[in-house]
Amino acid sequence: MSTNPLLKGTLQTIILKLLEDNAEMYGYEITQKVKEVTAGEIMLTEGALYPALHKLEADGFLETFTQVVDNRVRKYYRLTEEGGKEVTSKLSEAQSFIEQLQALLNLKPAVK
Amino acid sequence: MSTNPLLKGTLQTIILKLLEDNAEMYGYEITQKVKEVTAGEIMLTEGALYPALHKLEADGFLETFTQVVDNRVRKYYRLTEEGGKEVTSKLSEAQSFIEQLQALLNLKPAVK
DNA sequence: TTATATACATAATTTTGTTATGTATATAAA
DNA sequence: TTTATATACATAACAAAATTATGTATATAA
Repeated sequence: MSTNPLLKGTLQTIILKLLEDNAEMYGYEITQKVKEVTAGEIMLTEGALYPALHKLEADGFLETFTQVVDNRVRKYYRLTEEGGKEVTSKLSEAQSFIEQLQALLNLKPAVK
Repeated sequence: MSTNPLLKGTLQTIILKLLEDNAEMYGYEITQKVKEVTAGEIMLTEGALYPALHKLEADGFLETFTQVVDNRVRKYYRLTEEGGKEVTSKLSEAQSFIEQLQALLNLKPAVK
């Protein structure tokens, strides 16, 4: 898997938002969902995803349970109550940042 | 100055775009312009800005000249020809990433 | 004389990725 | 049958790119 350097700082927000829309997801499922929704333009690396999930869990925003399917273990994540609040907060942060960024990148030449 | 973690990965693009719209800018001027355009929501730290400018120069995208105003040195930056191409490239990358990110963050619950 | 603004720079540290590696099972292809 | 690919997790080594802290220096307003 390869990634976009622009991803930095948005991975947690993406994970939290996916778990708001889908009550329970496991890691691999998240990579596939992101790949699907972005038509393959954003590909999560495992080296970024799993530590991010672990951190969100350690911070109390996610809780987990495991399930065995076809002899393979899946570790499911869901939002905690704290996590639910965090999504809202991170989302508004991200939306605001995107707006400011677009304002900057569409800048018209300044009038002297 | 304080910053947004979401800034990561977009600083070079912001700098290049500002220098496309304004032929010549110096570092401090860039911080003020970003602050102005984003109503204070994006504040560049010097520790991020100056190394980024130096790197863009080292990469051949920017060239510099200095000027003394009120006994203070200003180091002006302008795009090189290479830099001009880089803006276009970075901008389309950024716009595409923003679109994918919005697709992810506005996701409707998946139909099972 | 003190704080704030202007103007640059860099070192130490932290965050957050990439890349590489490892384990393990299921399944399709050669 | 062995090889490649997909599924599914994890972590270590490394790199990029920020933050935070510090330093130098001048101008100006309080």
